[in-house]
Amino acid sequence: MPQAARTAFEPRKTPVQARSAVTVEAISEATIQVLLSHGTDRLTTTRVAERAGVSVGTLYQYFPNKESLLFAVLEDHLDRVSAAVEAACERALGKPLAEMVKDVTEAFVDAKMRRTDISTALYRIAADVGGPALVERTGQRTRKALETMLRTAPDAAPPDRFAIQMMFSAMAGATRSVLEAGASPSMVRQLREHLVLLCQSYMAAAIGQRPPA
Amino acid sequence: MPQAARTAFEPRKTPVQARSAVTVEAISEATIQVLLSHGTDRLTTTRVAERAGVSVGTLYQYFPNKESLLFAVLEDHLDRVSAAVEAACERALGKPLAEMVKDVTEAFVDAKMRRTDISTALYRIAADVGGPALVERTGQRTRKALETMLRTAPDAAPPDRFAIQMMFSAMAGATRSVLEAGASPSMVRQLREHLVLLCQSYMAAAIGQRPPA
Amino acid sequence: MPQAARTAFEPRKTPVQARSAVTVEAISEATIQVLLSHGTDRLTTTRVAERAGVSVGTLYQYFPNKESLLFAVLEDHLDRVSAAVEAACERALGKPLAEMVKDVTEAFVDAKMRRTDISTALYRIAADVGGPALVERTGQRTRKALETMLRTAPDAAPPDRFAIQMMFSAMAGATRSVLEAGASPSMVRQLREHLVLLCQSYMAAAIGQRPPA
Amino acid sequence: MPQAARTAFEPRKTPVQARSAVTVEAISEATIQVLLSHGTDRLTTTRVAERAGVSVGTLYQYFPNKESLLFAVLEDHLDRVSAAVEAACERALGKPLAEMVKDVTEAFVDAKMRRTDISTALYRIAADVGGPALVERTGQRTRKALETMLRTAPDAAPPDRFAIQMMFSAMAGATRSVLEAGASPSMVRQLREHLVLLCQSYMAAAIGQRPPA
DNA sequence: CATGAATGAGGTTTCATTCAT
DNA sequence: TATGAATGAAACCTCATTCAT
Repeated sequence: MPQAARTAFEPRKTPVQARSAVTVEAISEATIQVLLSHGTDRLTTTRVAERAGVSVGTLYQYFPNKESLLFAVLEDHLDRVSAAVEAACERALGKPLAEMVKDVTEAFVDAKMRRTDISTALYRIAADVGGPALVERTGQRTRKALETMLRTAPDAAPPDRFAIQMMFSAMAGATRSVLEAGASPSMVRQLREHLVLLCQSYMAAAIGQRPPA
Repeated sequence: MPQAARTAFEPRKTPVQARSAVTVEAISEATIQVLLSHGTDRLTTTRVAERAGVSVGTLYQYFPNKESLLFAVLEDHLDRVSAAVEAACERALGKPLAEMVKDVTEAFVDAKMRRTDISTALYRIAADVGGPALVERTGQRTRKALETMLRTAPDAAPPDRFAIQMMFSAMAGATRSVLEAGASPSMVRQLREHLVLLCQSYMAAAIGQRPPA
Repeated sequence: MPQAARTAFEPRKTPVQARSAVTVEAISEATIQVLLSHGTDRLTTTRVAERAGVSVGTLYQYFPNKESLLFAVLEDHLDRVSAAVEAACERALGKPLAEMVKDVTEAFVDAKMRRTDISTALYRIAADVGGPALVERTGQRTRKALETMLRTAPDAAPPDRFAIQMMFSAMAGATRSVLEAGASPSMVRQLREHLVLLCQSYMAAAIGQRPPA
Repeated sequence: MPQAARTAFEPRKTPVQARSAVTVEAISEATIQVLLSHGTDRLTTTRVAERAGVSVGTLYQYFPNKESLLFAVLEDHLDRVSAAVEAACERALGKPLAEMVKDVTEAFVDAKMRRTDISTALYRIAADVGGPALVERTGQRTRKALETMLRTAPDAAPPDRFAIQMMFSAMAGATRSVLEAGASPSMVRQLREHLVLLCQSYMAAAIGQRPPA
């Protein structure tokens, strides 16, 4: 999104009718599939529509343009992951630091790994079409939830923002690495464990010492 | 790059002559600039050539197709970063674990930040055109160097591969996050410090206890 | 309309019922509005229906296709103007030449200016969709009325057809010029006066001398 | 041109090379032909290119979009006609009013009739794509030339602007009428004569009486 | 009768790549 | 070797029209 003002990324019509909802879902799913099987620049609206079993015209009735389609799919995914982490944050309020970090980290990994195909596919578009902005926006929400949670840790100093950004981006980076390497079950298992360790030890070092009152 | 056989990504001719080298360099630089100012899908060979001050025809004499151009630029960057880290590894052989990690982490950050524009621009293409494969290939080289180095740490157990992957991908993720947030000098400074802390604490936790001989 | 056989330009059903008439009227009016606000090639059947407050389906129940819609609107307008001029002709039978011309010219200008928006909008489609043919057909009717009238002028020779065509097309041209320039009230006033003068002097010169009996 | 700001109507590159000039000319000519044989909305850029014997890509190298193509063709025609009238104006400086009007009127008719196909074809697009604005702009130029000329008539009062607009638009209307009726040689002959008469008698009536000094 | 979702042919435009100069 | 005009496949997107509800 370098120069042009991005507008009209929103879906064109809210799918109120049942059939519409199905159609929109099919299109989103088809987008993932085409992304994975054809790559970013072989992703054409025609191909997506074809794969979704609808006509191009129908696709354009729900998404004003190609970008909005990719944007919507990306947003959906990020929202889902973000929601999972936020929910974990809420549940972990007041727990000891190490436990908090464990819960949240595992929630993140699990959310990302629920549909490895989607997660992998979306890396291909996250760098375009306002992706970075969207990632940043969602990330901010998540980091805010993390901060709120961490403030309630009985055994930790109030966290500074940068530490949280570090932890979260490290989580994202490590997870991405595993996903792009194929995300075999055994790797995912190792990721879960090591990532918890990584975050715990970093957090302990960064904010673990509650200053004497 | 799932389906298509990747061939002929190599530059067409090795720039033995001085003028050629200058031209290739100009084209590479122009690619970065266009990437930043126009975005991925506004990057056209004509525009790159124009910006580089040469004709399209000339561009095609050094790069067989558009993909090879992007690939070359990405490869160049990754090689440079990898070389910097490998050099740091070599220099840190035999040092204590914490020192090793510090040197290497800082070398990585510094290499990435030497040209923030390039680093940022390349995220846009790293997900396409065989990017992940290239990233993986280069990453492997770097991890091998890290492993070799870590084996010589007097105060650490032999590292397992996964821990190294974790550390390296966390470094990459955190750095990316800062770059995409604008990479202001103060953020970069914080990144350097926190990333050292993050890697040190993780490594200490993961392999820091040298087992009694 | 050179090559395609024009068929089915007529409205699909005669609006016998009151509701139908209202609907048809709304659609016609909407067509004008869309024509003015969006231009010829942004005029879509959907947009017209939307503006008329009906669904596309309904539109297609009264007009078999887009062309017939434009055609009907144009025909309606031309008929109205033609009827006004013909009425003036009838009222002027037997009057002196100058008076005849005055009455008729003013009737024409007034008819055209009653809805400047419509008159202006229709210039945009009059050149397409069988427009010229329709204009010619209606013009013929008007010219016949003019001829019949002029034959009853006590102070003029029998008019030749070409002179009548000249006068009428000059009237049309001058009026169009004013309409496309915005048709401000003061311009319209001037147009009325000058056009009378123009037609009177031309007619006097062309057929004003009644040959000695 | 209702709502959008019209920019970039200018041809994309000035045809400096000989071959380019030929290509541009071929495209313009093809536009006319397609306009006549297929009508306004069957005029597609592909068809024009095909008819011109070039590829679409080539067309788009000289015209940034379809509108600019139509605009250029229209402008070219209007400029040609305007130039002819202006030249006649210059030659008629200082002559008596009737002679002036005769010369100018005939120059206009002749210019319009030199290529009846072009004149006819262009009526189809003159109402779109900024046509009215262009017509107005060119008309203004012509009217200025007429005014300058008329001021030098020894036997006429200084003309008022509106009278000139009337005369010019009447000329245009009458000529259009003949062109759209087929413009047979005999009709054209009659047009020349009658139009001279019409303009002369109107002008004599409107400004013919030089006020006593 | 009215609705408006679905269709898909077809239009405009771009851009990677070639090749004659 | 360098150039850049020409190519044309293919992408995005619109919109007239139909028909199941």
